[in-house]
Amino acid sequence: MNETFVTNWKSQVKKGTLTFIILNVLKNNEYYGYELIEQIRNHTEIEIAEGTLYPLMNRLKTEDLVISKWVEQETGIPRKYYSLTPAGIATLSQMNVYWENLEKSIKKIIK
Amino acid sequence: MNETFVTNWKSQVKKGTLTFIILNVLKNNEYYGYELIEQIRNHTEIEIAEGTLYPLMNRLKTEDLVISKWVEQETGIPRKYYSLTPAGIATLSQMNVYWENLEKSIKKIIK
DNA sequence: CTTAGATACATTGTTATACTATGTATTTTG
DNA sequence: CAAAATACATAGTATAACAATGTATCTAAG
Repeated sequence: MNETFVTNWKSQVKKGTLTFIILNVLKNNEYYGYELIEQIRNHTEIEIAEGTLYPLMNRLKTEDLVISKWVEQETGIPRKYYSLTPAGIATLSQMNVYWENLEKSIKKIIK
Repeated sequence: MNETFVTNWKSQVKKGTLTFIILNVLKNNEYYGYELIEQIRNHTEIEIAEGTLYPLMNRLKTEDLVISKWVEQETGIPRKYYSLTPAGIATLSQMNVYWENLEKSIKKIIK
């Protein structure tokens, strides 16, 4: 069948939802990049490529929605921890409203 | 605040969801392009630009997910009606599975 | 009766973003 | 000791929404 179409579609759905998911995950806790990928992989079946995450986090920093800090480890590579800024929290709440609306709309259409 | 960021994000969320919405709407009925835009605007608060819809419908035709037929009107401009092909129906059901999963995952993360 | 707005199709160019591929460096495990 | 996992990062490509623009018909307001 049209395998590529569905694969491609999934990738397109991620555009936008990823940002939303990341911000929501950071709402409750600080995480470092690699950990975010793992968290989301384990909790949601969504696989994020590293080449997707790091540029995304940099965009969010440029937009002042998140800040990052380096944390040295006793052993291993230092980790860059991300957390939401007040602007990030405000933006997220706007996104939540839109998402809830969208989700309801789609639910209506699907049945 | 960061007005553009949220606006931009909404546009990105549409990538993928739009295709999904259109196919779902066509599941039950035939519609012509302009009518699709109206239907979705009225039922969902999602605004689709014409410059978005017509190329999208052509993509779906190229992928053999929908077919179209011209219908002459007694008065006014002829309308191009779209309907799902068997491949379209099959693809849609795959998409529905993914969406349900995604929606559940996001719901889990949001709370 | 003329003009603005709605209806109905379509294309071109721009922009944003996920992904592949690739690279560096460290630590753990078989 | 080598391979896999951990942890960061960037360059280039492909895709799709949108703005702008264009054509043509019909309706309603002034």
